[in-house]
Amino acid sequence: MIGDLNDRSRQILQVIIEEYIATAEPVGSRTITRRHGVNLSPASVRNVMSDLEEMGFLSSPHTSAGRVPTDRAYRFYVNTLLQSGRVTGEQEEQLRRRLPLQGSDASRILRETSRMLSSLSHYAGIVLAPRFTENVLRHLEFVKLGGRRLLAILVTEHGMVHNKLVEVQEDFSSEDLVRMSNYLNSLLQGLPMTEVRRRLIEQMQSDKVTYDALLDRALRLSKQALADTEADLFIEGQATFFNQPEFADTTRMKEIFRAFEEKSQLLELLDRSLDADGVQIFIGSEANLSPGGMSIITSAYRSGSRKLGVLGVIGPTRMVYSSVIPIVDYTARLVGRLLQSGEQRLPVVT
Amino acid sequence: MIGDLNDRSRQILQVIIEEYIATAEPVGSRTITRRHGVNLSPASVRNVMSDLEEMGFLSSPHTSAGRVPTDRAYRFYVNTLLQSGRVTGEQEEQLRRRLPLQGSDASRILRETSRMLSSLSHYAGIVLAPRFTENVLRHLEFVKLGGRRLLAILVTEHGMVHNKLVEVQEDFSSEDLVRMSNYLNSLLQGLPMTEVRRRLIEQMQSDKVTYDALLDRALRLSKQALADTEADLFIEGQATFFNQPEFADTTRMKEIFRAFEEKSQLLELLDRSLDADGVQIFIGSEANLSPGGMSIITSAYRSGSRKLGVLGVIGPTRMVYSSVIPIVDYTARLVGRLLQSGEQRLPVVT
DNA sequence: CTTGGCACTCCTGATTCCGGAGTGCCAACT
DNA sequence: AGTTGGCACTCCGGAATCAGGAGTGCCAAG
Repeated sequence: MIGDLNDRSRQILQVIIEEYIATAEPVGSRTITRRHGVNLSPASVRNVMSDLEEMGFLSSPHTSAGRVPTDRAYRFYVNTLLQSGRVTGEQEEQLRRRLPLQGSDASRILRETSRMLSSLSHYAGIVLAPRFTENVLRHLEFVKLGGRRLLAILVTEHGMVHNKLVEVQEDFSSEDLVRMSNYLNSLLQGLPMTEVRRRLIEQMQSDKVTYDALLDRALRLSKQALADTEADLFIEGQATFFNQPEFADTTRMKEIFRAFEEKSQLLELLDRSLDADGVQIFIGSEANLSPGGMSIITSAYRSGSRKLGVLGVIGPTRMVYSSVIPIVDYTARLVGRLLQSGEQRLPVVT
Repeated sequence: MIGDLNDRSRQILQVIIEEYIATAEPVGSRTITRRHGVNLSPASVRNVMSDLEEMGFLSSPHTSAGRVPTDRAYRFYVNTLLQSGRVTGEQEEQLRRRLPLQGSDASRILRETSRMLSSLSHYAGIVLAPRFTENVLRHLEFVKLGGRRLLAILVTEHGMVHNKLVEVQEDFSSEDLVRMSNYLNSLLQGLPMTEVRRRLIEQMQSDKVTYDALLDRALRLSKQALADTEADLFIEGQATFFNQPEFADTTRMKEIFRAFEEKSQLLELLDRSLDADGVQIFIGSEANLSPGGMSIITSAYRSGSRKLGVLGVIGPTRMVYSSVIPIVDYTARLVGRLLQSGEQRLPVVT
């Protein structure tokens, strides 16, 4: 049913969508005929538009306004009308230049990625940090702070660092802590987090531990330190929404920013698209976000075959899909490569 | 010159300010007379208001509107009219309940603090994390990631964790890393960061190191890992600005959010107020922020006598100073105590 | 099937108008 | 001398009105 549009209808639909994307104003039959490549009279165009509206691709804000594409139209557009392009040389160059690894921590890279996504797309950039639980443990250590407080530090494969404060009753000596660290690392290093948890519990019931109070303590503390952490979500460039005329109205704006501060809906959506391959596109109502009228383009970034996290761009439904899609795609690949253990070659310091 | 207001003028000024804070609308002579405690005719009030305008405490948007307090009026208000109150029991209870230390990392506490400041004040909360360079080093360690990459982890006294990725050419064994860590920690532990840097350089020229390539390498890597980090600034509750009628206009809103994303001006201001004692109040133009019309109330939080960072609230000039000041004050003290090494007593885990 | 013509709709921006709130000033009052 | 009621005046803001423009739908002719 969707495929049964003849060439002319497709062409006109495409023109309407692109025109609306460019101007944010309902487009009328006259505007279309003025466009190079369409040699029809306004009246003919009107007939086609009427059909398109019938089919649910267009809607008119009111009787005597032009037509506006529906979510369905955008969907058709990205599915069949749009041939996906490549990032420009300039975009590529910017990304390569401004996503430095050397001397930064992982979360800074991700925040910078979010900024880049925003500045290249002119919408807001979002990056979901690698899921802690999906990662492989590289290092676990307890550091004594003042008083009776320990800081548990966990490092995952890709350089994400998590830490937790733990209050303890007994005093640990430095030697105790070293011994605990050695024990735990030999036990857990290289395991995925889910496995780590299993191993901990298993080990707590083993004989070895029942005879060594310190090791038992170590296991209990580790278990505590593993308690799940907030998912890190970086959103940058929210202010770009102020440039979109469809969000000029204050109350909508307010809703959007509330949603961004809330984050939960976004997290859910991103989580879902972590499982998918390639670039995911959620158009308008498909995204199912509270303020509506927004589209999200995401892609998981991965190290080898393991999916790490999700990044993307969020903007108005009336988004320049043709340029955003390649940006998201390329950035996801690049970030994946950057985080991938020991593949990239970066300038070495002396 | 400022003190020479008679009682009646003061009273009327106070009423105007509080009325304007409550309603965001220019207040006229009639409104004032209706207020309990003012037994004057509108005409008399008008005379006083005229004087106050003359003195620069009031201004009128246009001829036939009421009067609006100037920055100077707010300044007078907070300096002499306002007797600073206490936080309410409820506010206190919320803070104590929702600023948990157990099982969180330090930056999460700070983000939560920012949220609390916002939710209690109904404006935006800001928290500047402890300056890395002002802190005492507790622990320094290198963790091997995949490939030729090391992760340097620094822990400061108050549980702030910083990490840096370092690309290296040579392969370090686990033993190498342990040896490096031991050496560095024995050398640097407990020193303030500024001192750490000095000691590193000093040590690099000592004999001991010239005969041990590994230690030399350790020092060089540490120096790199110390390269300054972005200051962490948490801002929460930006959406509260949408509730302020004076920011209803989209372009102002846009400027504000740009400024928040930019952060640099804010950082500068907060940095300045790190050196001051007690609660600092920057009213309107005093804050010298780009969008103008905003006030900032800050207080440094400290552990013992050492200042750690700054926190506060940012909102419209027309802010409910009487409630925000105690909130900021109390929160700063509480956070200081929470971060202070080994003082607080928290529920202990098993 | 396409197209020009035409009547009709409806938004938008400009203009006008009016009521309300407030001021400033003055003269009268205490 | 300070206070107050009265009064003319200003100015904002919302409601109402109006005209123009852009667009549509439909029809009849090409």
